[in-house]
Amino acid sequence: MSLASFIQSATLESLEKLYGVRFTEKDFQVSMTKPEFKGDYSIVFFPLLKALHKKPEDLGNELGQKILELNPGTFFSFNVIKGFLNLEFSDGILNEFLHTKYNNRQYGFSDPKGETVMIEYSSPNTNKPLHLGHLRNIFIGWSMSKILKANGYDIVKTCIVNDRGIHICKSMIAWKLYAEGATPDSTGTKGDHFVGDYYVKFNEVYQQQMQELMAGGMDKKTAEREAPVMKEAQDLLLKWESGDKEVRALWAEMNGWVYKGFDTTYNRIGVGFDKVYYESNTYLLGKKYVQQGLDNGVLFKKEDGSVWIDLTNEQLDEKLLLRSDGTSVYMTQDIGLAAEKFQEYPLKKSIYVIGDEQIYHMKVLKAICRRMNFPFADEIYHLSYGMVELTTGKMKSREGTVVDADDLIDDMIKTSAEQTAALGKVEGSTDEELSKLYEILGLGATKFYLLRVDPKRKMVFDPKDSIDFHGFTGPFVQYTYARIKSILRKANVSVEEFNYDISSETLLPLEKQLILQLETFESAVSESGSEMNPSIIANFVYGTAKQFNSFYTEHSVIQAENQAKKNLRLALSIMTANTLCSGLKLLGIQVPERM
RNA sequence: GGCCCCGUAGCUCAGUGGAUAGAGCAACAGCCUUCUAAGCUGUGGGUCGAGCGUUCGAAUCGCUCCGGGGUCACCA
Repeated sequence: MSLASFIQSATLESLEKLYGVRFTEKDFQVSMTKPEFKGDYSIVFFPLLKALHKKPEDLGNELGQKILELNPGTFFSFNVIKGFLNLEFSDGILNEFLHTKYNNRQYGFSDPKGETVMIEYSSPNTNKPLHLGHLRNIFIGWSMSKILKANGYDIVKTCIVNDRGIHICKSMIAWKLYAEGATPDSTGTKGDHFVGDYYVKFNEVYQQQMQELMAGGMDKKTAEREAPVMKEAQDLLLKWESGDKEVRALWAEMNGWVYKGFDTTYNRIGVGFDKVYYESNTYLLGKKYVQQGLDNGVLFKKEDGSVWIDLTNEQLDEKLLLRSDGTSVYMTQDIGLAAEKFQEYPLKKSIYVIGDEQIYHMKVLKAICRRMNFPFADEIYHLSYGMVELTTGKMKSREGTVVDADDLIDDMIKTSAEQTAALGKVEGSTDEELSKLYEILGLGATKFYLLRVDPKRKMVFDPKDSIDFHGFTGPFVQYTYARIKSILRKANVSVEEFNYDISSETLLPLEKQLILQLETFESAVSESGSEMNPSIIANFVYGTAKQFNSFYTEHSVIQAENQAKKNLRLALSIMTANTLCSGLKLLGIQVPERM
C-alpha cells in the first residue's frame, strides 16, 4: 500500500474512532505537502468541518493526535494550518521502506490478474513509409502495453495492416508504368520507401493529367474521375477484388517489400506485435453482422439497396454500412474485426491507439456494437492521441513536409553521437559499444520527447528541441542512471550482492525527499495504467532523476560520514537506479551503463 | 451549421476542487584539484483566453462569449 493510501485509511479509521462517523475517501484529500510547509503529506480536511461542526484547529489537532496514537512509530510529528493537517513520517518507516524495496526489481509492478487486454497500434497503410505521426502512435502503444503489463494484465499487441484498397493500387499502377522492373534490391532502396516513391509518382502523374483535362475544358470533379492513371488504378482494384492472378501477384510482391521495410524500422525502434491482422483477410468479416442486423431490425435498407444504421437519437448521424452495390465500407470491416478479436482472445478490454481525427468514427463503432448487442461493446476503448505538428504547422504529404520516421531516427542517433563525442567521456569504448550507446541515447531522446506529453493533446515537434539532451529529456534521465552505475563501480558494489542492513541513521532532507519520491512509483504505474497515459511515467522518472541529482550534488555516497550512512546511500542509489530503469522500460527506453 | 477537443511564463509542456500556479528551453548570475558539469544552485518572467456563476476555497466545476483545431463521405 502506498503511503498516500495508508494515510487515507488511517484517516478514515481515526475519524470513525473519534466521532463515530464513517466517511469515504472522497470526503477529504491527501496530497504531498508543499515544500514551504513542515511535513511530508497533508490531509485537506476542509470538507469535514461542516459535517462535524468543528473548528479547523480542533479537528486538525484531534485528528492528528488520533492518527499518531493509532499508528505508533509511523509518524514523527504533525502540525495544523487552517484546514490542512500536515504529517511527517518517522525516519524508521521510510528506512524500512527502503530496506524492503531497494533491490526488488519488481517494485511498482502488480501480480498477474489473469485478465487479457489487447492493444492495437501502428496500423499503417502499405503505400508509404512510416512517419513522425506513426512514431507517436507506436511509442504510445508500446509503452501502454508495458504499463498495462506492469499493472498485471496479459497483453496481446496487435496491428491491422491496411494492405488492400485504392492506395496500394496507386503505387502498383505507377510501378507498372514507370519502374521498368526495378525492385528495392536492384535500386538499393528500403522497401517501404521504394513503394512510397511510386505512390508519390502516381500523384505527380495524376495531378498533371488532371491539369491537362481541365485545360481542355473539363470540370475538376470529372477530371478527378477521368484521369487515365486513376482509371487504371480503379481497374487494378476491381481486378484485385475479382482475384485476378497477375494483379494479386504484383500486390503480394509490393506489399512484401513494404513489410520488409516496416520490419526493419520496427526492429530498430524495438517494438513488435503478437498478432498481425491483414485487412485483406478481415475486410469481409463484417458483412455477416450486417445481415444479422437487418434480420433483427437494428439496421435498415434504403430504396437503392444500401444498408444504414440510424444513430441520430444519440447525437450521432445515420451511418452507411453497406453500399448500394453490396460492398462494405470501413465501418463494416471494423465491426467484423472488433468481433473477431473477442472471438480469438478472451479479452477484458480491446484498446485502439488511433489519432483523434477518428474520435467520431470510434464513437460510432461502439454505438453500433452496442445496438447490435455485442457483449464486448463497452470494452472497446479508443486511446486517441493528438496529431504531431511542426513548428511550421501541420505535416502535409502533398507539401512534402512529412517527417520520415527512418530519417528522424537516423538524425537522432547521429546527434547523440556528436554530443557524446563533444563531451569525450566514453573514451576507451569499442566501436560496437559506442554505436550501441548512440542508439540507446538517440532512441531514448526520441521516445521520451514523444511520450512526455499527454497523448490526448496534440503536440508540436520542434527539431531544435528534440535534439536537446538537457532538462526534461530522455538522455537526462539516462545520464542520471549512468552516474549512479559509475558510483557503484567506484564503490566496488555489485547490485545483486549488496546487502543493506537497515540502519537507524537520521535521514537528511535530501535523502528523505528521494525516498518519498521513489515511494510514488507504484501509484505512477497504476495511474498511468488507469489513465492510459505514459506521460505520467515520463514525469515520474524525470522528477526522480532530478531529485537524485540534487542529492548527489550535496552528499557524497562513497565519502559518506560513516559506514552506516554510506550503506544507506548505496541502497538509495541502487533503488534509484532500479526504479529509473523500470520506469524507462515502461516507456520502451533502455539505459546505458556509462555515457 | 451540429457534435467533440484545446487555450497556463517569450517557446514547449505539468498541474483538473485546496496553501504564495510549477518544470524544461531561452535570458541572466554563481558552482568542476572532491562519486561523470548531458549536472547543481539562484534571479527575472503569469489579468491561468474574457466575463458571469457555484463553493469556505476555482487554472480545475457550470453557463455565455472570443480565438484555434478536429469531425459530420455510397473515401480509405
